[in-house]
Amino acid sequence: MLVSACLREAGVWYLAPMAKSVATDDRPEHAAIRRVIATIPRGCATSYGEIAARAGLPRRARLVGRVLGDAGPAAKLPWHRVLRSDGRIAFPPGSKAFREQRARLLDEGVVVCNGKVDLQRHGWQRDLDEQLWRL
DNA sequence: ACATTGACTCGCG
DNA sequence: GCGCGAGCCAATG
Repeated sequence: MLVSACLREAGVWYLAPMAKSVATDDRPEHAAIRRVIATIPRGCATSYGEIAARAGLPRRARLVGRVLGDAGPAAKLPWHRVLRSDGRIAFPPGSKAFREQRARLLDEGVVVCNGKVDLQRHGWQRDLDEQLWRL
């Protein structure tokens, strides 16, 4: 009698492959990053690095991109509000994703020139005080 | 097990 | 502005 058959008989299916995916996937850092992204206001934009920092993960900008990619459309995150630190769209110019992001930004009233957003203007202000003290 | 590859960023020349 | 290297690190081949 096969071991797998015995296990199945006992109502136990596939234990081994599972453990790792749970440990590897979706760690607390990922959730923290998604939470921060979800709070970016409409009409604003910010950088991967800024999100990482706000999520308590300085210098982890790449992880933000990864999490965003893993999340997919079902997550309903405002991924289009996330840009490189210099304001440029991170996708290759002209690509499907690039055009989609540009369109979504424009739709929110964010000015995009040559695939680039002026973060001085549309950046995510930390709070009203900083906004008032600027200049 | 090792090398490459990114939805990245920053400092230096 | 631009290239380079370093830091970043999980996924992929």
